[in-house]
Amino acid sequence: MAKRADYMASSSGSSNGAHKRLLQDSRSYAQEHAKKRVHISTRTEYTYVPYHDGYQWRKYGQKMIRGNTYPRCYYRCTFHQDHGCPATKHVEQSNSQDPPLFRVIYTNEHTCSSTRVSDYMASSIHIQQIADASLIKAETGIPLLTHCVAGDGLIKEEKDVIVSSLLTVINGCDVAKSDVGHAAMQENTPVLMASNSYEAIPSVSPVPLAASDELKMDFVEPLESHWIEPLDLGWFMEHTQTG
DNA sequence: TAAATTTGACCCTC
DNA sequence: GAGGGTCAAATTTA
Repeated sequence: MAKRADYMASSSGSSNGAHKRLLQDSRSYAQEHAKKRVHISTRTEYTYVPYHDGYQWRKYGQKMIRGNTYPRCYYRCTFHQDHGCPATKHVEQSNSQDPPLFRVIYTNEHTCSSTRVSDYMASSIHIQQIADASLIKAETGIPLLTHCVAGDGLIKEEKDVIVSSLLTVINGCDVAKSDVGHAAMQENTPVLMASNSYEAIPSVSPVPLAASDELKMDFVEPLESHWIEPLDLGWFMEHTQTG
């Protein structure tokens, strides 16, 4: 990276020969760097609260992606410089509902310490699996109803809603038990929630959600409006305890 | 005044 | 050459 930075800094005032050498250096450095990229883990998540995952992020870029209505925002761990934490994430709004659903792509794991977030990530994967299983169960149980309404597209949207809802509620419960969440509730701090416009996307981590009845109701409505069979919570609880 | 965000430019890959 | 990802100077915010 230092070599690339040198190139960037000196390219404007260099002669043609020096410029070409620096360009070659820069490219060979990039190729060498690419060879060293052995294992990069990525994980995609759908959520209504893309900025609430327990980590501190710093925005380093935003770009309109071809074919997308909304821009993609690029975030890096705040401790990228201090501790060399390689974690990054990309956030993009995936629909225009209210509240909008966001797709979050996490790249690399955090090397800065935070146990609570590890639990959250584990929950995320677990919930994804549960939602998948739940949908298969619902689909085999009422295939005609599900397919007559909206086809396979609905299944995916349904899954997104279920995953996001469970994560939000569970994470809200988790945070509510923590000091931070408790303090936020005591202060009656408003929850930051992005509106339909991408311009409203906050670039800071929002106040943790408290698990309230009102919050849960927000996620019941879209399920009912699509004529989807209510989630089998008894089965969910059993699966969670035994799994 | 330091830290965070914005945004245009640049580099790399396909 | 197009498109995605990143950099870094300028600007904003706390």
